[in-house]
Amino acid sequence: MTAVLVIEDDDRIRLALLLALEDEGYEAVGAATAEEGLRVQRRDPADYVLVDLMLPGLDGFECIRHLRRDDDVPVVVVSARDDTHDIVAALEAGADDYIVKPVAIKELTARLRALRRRARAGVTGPAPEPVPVLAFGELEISPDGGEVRRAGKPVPVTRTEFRLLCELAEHAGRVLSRQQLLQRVWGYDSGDERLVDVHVGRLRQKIESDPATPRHLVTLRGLGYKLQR
Amino acid sequence: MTAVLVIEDDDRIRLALLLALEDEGYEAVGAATAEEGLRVQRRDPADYVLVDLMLPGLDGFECIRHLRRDDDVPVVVVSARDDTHDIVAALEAGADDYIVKPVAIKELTARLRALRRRARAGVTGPAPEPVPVLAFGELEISPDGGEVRRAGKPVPVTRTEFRLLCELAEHAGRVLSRQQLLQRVWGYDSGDERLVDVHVGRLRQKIESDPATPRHLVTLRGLGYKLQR
DNA sequence: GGATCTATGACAGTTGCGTGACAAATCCGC
DNA sequence: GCGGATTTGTCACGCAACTGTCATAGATCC
Repeated sequence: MTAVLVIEDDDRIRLALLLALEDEGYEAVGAATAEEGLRVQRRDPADYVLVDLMLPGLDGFECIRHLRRDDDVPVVVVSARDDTHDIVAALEAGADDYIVKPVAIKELTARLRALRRRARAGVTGPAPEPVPVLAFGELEISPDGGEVRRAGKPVPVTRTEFRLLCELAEHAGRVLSRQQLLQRVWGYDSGDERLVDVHVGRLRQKIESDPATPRHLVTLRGLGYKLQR
Repeated sequence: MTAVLVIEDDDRIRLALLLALEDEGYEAVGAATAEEGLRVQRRDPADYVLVDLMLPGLDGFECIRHLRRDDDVPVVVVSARDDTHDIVAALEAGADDYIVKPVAIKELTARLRALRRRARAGVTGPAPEPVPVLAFGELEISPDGGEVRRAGKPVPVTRTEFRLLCELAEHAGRVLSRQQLLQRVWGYDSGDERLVDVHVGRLRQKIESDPATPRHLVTLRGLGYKLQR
């Protein structure tokens, strides 16, 4: 598994990044200060380091120089400051990329992948690209991998079921009306809403341990369906 | 001297970039279309390529794919569009970095330098390229060596089969649609998807111990194919 | 208890996929 | 060049799986 170290003092941002990265299939570790981050990286090196510029104590630039001194790990700066001077200074200090907050997680992972292609001929060879997984209790959905697992076991779902499930998973916790699902999964602007029922039913047979009393894929009478943890 | 090729259709912007790069000590060459840029790069390869996304004729994404196909030159996208989708698409197509216009020349050169640190052999001369071997159970694929082995024994695969297998291996665990495979293996933008089926079938005959129930090269009905461990 | 909404089983039409056959294109040793 | 072997792309067929519709039964609300 590909590991990412996130050095960021703002708890909320750090947590958000960690969760998002884990959803994308990375193993993510956090550190609130440069000192802590360097210690973590020395003890248990990650494959990538994300670092904020404004940190208490040792700042981001210094942190990058230290990382560079004893390691060749790719470093991406994640900063709120969109300023040429900072960008140039960070890159000169040894960073490989610079992203301005707020971060689009898709962009971040795309940049990590681009970096991986360019990563120096490592001793370990190229790490395989992680496959993002969305988890709902014992249920795992990997939109990119095209598969669904329950308690680790693959569940055979059809294409429509899969699309339906992904759509629900993408909006986890929110209700989606039958109309919305028809629109997004089938591309129908109008149509028989019973169609959705039927497919939801079939899906429940496969992913719920007791289809009669669904725990994840629940009905909101009069509103639609939602997927929850 | 370090040479940079700038592919940009807007004369003013291209000229400004060329002049600025020359001021910074680069040797800069311009091209107004993707086609011209590709021709120039083939005849007289630059060390870096800057490319705009919106180009007449062949667009930036296609241009990047072509560059990637026959070269390993670092590519930086310079675009007016600051949109996550574009950024992700460009990086996926093979770009190494993405800068939003208007460009600060200092940032651009800093990013080029950062890229040079990471650049593979080519700029600095031929480095001993490690031959990465991708393993899938008893299956071994060495993309550089052009070899496939099953349980240590070499398997004779044809060129197309090999490229297909590499493409799948590179995105191990992810579904690739027939369209994507046609695009990436054959370079077709459209075509008969059954072609993929046939080659997958032939490949299975060779690499699967029981081709009837594939364990690695699996079909995801309605989605495509994927290679797994 | 009636009205409304939802679940589910059955069924026929459709689609998707694997396969073998075949011709064109390409490779290769001579 | 040349002829045979290999590789490649196209096609048609048949099976298996999937999809959408409908009717009916059940659940929930008021």
